[in-house]
Amino acid sequence: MSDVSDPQHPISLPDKPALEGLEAKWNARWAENGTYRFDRRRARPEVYSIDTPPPTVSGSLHVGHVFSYTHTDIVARFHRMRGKAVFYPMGWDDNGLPTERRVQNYYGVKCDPSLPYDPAFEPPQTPGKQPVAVSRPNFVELCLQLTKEDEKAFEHLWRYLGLSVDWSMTYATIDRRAQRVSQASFLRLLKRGIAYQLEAPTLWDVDFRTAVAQAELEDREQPGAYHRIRFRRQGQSTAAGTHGAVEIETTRPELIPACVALVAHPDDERYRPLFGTEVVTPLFGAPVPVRAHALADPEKGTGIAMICTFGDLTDVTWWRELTLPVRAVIMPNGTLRPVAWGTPGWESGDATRAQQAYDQLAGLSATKARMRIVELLRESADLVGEPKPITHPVKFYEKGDRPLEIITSRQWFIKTMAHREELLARGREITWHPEYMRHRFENWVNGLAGDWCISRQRFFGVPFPLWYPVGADGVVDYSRPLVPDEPRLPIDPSTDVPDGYGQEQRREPGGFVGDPDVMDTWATSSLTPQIAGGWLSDPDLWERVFPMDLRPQGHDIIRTWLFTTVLRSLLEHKSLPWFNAALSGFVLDPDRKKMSKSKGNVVTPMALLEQFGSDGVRYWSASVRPGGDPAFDVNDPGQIKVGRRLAIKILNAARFALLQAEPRGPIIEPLDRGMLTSLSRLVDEATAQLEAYDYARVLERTERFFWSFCDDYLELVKARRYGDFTTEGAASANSAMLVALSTLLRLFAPYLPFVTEEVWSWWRPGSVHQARWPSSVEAVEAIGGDDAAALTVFLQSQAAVADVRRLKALAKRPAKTPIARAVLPARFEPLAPAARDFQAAMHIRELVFADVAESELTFAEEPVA
RNA sequence: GGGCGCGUGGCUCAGCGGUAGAGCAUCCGCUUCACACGCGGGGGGUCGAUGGUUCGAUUCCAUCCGCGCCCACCA
Repeated sequence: MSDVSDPQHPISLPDKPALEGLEAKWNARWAENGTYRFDRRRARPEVYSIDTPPPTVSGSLHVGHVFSYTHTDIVARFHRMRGKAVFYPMGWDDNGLPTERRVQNYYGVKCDPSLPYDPAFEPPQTPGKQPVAVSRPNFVELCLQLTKEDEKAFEHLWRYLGLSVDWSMTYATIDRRAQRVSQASFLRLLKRGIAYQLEAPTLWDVDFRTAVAQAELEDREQPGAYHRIRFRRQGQSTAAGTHGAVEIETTRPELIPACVALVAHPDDERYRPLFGTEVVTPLFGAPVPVRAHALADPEKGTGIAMICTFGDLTDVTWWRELTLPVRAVIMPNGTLRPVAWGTPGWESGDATRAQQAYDQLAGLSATKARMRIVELLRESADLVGEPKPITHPVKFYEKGDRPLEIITSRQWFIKTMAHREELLARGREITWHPEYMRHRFENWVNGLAGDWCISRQRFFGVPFPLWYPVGADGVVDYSRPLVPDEPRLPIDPSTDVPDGYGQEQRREPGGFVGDPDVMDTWATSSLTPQIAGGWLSDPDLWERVFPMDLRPQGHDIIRTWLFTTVLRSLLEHKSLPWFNAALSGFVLDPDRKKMSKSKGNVVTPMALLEQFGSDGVRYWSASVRPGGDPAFDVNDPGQIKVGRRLAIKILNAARFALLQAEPRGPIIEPLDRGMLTSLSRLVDEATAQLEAYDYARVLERTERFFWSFCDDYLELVKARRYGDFTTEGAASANSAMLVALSTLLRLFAPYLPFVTEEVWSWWRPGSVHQARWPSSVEAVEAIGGDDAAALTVFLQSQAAVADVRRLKALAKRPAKTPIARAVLPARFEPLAPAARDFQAAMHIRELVFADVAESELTFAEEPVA
């Protein structure tokens, strides 16, 4: 084994090995030596490529990051040791709303896109109460400035944790490369008619004043109330009493002015006579038809609902399928817009009264308008009974604070509905880890309600690379966008000028305007394989890494990141983006609640790493099975401490093995051969399981072997290796120990990169992380074949050791108490070839196997000779 | 309402057809020449409930209960 006896590399051991300082020491060395550099000369079959999740840099770091990124790193390190060139870049997700919000608070500014760029702008020293308005380019500069700082902190953490990333390949979702990819892909989709714009009702956040996508919704339980409202039949006056009136129930009475119809189920006998007739809205006297639609649920409320433009997504469906008019009242900022009743579209039987009522609502937020209109309805006796308080789920933008509204606006979409079947088929081609996560993906695809809205009315994002011509009449013609040539990308239409125009023609009749919007952050993040892999910019690299091998990510973003990446790759390349998707869970607090800043239960990882060592923290991460959601208690970081102890044990066991590593020679002793046979079987198992991404099991098995290696095997061979018997026996023990140590270090290397590298450096050249992954062939070579007989010797020795220790402890004898005579049951007899080691380790003078049920020990009173 | 996962000793979890496992915690013992950041040992579980398949079930199937997550056109 040239592997374990390299005369060129002398053993050098520290007197008192310790974990402290290993992170700094080895990170510096790895950076210097380019240990994790991607070898881009290797062809695709020899490459293992990873589509790293770019963390949101404006968010705070917590143990969940450390947890899931460790899993990916273990896989990366395994494949690197298997001989692959590992493509493992890091990305930063810095565009988007979270960064905008952080910049606003950090610098005390707000973006006003109407302002011109001020090259001399400096943010206030300390943020004032009133935010300073800045131009969009200035705002973007501040975003870039702050994310640079955040990215430094992230990189420091990742390095400290020991991620084997090639830092020369880092990208950011706002950098030029990402913008170019994102814009080019969009333009190609536009050309093919897959990206399109539409004036349509869209989910809208009134605080951020932007459209949001279905994937960004979440339901939150909110207090509300059912209001029973009376609609009179057409032709009846207010004074005509209640006969023939229709009662509906609504949680949003403030939308009565936006009501365009009532709807009931076609088979509902109660309302059947009304279909085709008209009723009038209370307060506003607007005539609205009563219609039939299968979505109306006779069980809900009174069985008949009012359709408003727009109260919820069902309204949109009804509005579209029943071809109803629009009567929108909610403005982008969430308040009710001014309306002139009696004008076209706002017909009323009593325009004066309608105006009087409406004027009390105009300008109010939806919530305030609701309170006011309830009073008005009560006064006009159109409210039946009192509102009944309820709690019901309301749709929110996941980052928003107020319920979403639905607002009609011009937005860009990417077609998804047309590709549902193919997406499902592609999803089945991906290997999911764990397998059951595929259901989440299919669930989502099956539940898609509409095409993907990708435009956002925000500032820090990738702009749409489009301008629109302005007609001689000053009207913008959105139907004929001006498109830049691909080589010009990336462009910012707010500063760049379309070909054939001059800057002075901006916003002028006969000139142009830039598209003011930016793309949804997922519209760029869905292209991370293309961005990282050099699509468009580095075809040579692209050939070597795409489709990628692995997408690791959290299961909470299957519907966003995973789904959109599959979609974009399908649309762009008719290909899967990667072959494997590994979904890691997230860390829960001790009460099994998801960690989040708002709950205040976030644990920051740096202190943990410093206190217990990166290897200890990585051990905890790796011990959770794929997809699992571990609970973590900072006050009782059990598994981290266990990991730290394991790392320390590795230091000490290695020191023991190397302390007196001579003489060396053929591995002839059955005990040694049995131990190595056992180890070689572990290696086969570990390799297969890591190929299947089952890192947790491999760690558990390796660790179990290692502890018994230390506690049983090393104890058993101690006397022999110190030369108490023959030179050949000592040589056999030493050589076996070194083979085992070399193998174990490499098995542990993906999990505990620092301690294994440290120990490797005591006696082996190069980095353990570039060493080849152990194979059973190695161990088998060292002993000339799988030795099943020796394995039995080894296993029976271990069992007998446990038995004798138990009896000695029960007899309350100190461990060193000699045993004059030990009678062991015959089942232990197979250990006989190792009897000398066994007797020495257990201090047994006379060993007998007999037909007894239990071992019998006779203790000697005098100490061992 | 649909889907998925999980329910194993005080805690965190592994096992998944053949007499219950680990670590932590707890208790007892040991200054054993690699390690007291250590070593050895003990106690502690009718494996959520009920049926079924089987010679045999914690392990397979069905139903139910509890917890969690994802999804859904909840007026």
